[in-house]
Amino acid sequence: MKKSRPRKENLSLRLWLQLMKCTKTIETNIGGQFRRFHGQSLSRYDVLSQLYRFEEKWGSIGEVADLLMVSGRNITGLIDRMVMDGLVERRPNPSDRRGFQMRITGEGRRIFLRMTDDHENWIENALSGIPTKDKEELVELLVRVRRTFEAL
Amino acid sequence: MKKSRPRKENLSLRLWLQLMKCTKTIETNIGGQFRRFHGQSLSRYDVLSQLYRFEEKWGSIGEVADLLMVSGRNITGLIDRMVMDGLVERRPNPSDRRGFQMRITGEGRRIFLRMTDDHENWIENALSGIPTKDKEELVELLVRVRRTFEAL
DNA sequence: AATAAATATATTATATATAAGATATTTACA
DNA sequence: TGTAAATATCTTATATATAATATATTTATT
Repeated sequence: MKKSRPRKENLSLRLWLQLMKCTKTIETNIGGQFRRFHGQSLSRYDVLSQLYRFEEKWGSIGEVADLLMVSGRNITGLIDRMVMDGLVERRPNPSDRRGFQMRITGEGRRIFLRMTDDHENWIENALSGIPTKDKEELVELLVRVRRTFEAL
Repeated sequence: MKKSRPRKENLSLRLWLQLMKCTKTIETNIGGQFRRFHGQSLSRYDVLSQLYRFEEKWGSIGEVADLLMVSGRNITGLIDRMVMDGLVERRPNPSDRRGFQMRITGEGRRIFLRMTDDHENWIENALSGIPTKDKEELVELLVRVRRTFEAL
């Protein structure tokens, strides 16, 4: 005796599995292109994105980590390597001797902008076949689902 | 001068970022619960899911890897550890001396079923506030987006 | 002020993901 | 049949994610 087709009761589960499948597919694609064409990972791009928005300001590790979506909070090693590669600079926090601060370097900024340019084009091209209305609807539903989960 | 709100041109990008954000949120939640309550990772659950569907049949590494959504194709180490933990058994492929085959053990099956039970409940509860119609719509849109990407 | 609690980060250990390269074996083809 | 190409997997190296623990420092409390 076997199930022929996903049942209605499993709709939530199906939603979650499709969500994951969809994200992984795009993530593999975009992550791969970032690596091939820019030698950077999606996680690094995520860090650069947030630091870019800080402009000249220095941000604490925790402050920046809180904004990331790809990497978790424990980003010491990630930042270490990005500092070694000259994408990020780091200094002791002058007002709190427990912590550090970091900001994007000129080189990091240049790389980020190049990556962003490609990123936007890749996504725009890939999704050009989906009607605007559907995209808007999708965005709205996704935000709603996420908020529901965050509210737990 | 600052942007007040994401512009229309970036809708595809916004969609992709929201998709990732949403998935990461749920993934962190579910992955954390799997670790806390079952001592297993989401990747392992993914492997168990596929092997469970093979029932008694032995599947080659590649065959199974192709079905996974979380882990990539290179799962030697993951399987090694799962074998050591008694969740999976492995043997040389009798008809192709290059390869190996694996299948889920009774213990793996038991753990998988317990994890699945929790998994379904967690997701069902978390998403109980989203109307069925919206979920169905979301699933359909996600599948469409993924197919678009896979067609590249 | 002295001390307890909270905080920021680093450190360590382990698990996993990705790519490149090595190896054994099978398959396809001249 | 002999050999080149393809295949399945493993190995190695590196990057990253998660959790647990440690350390220094700050903040709050008495």
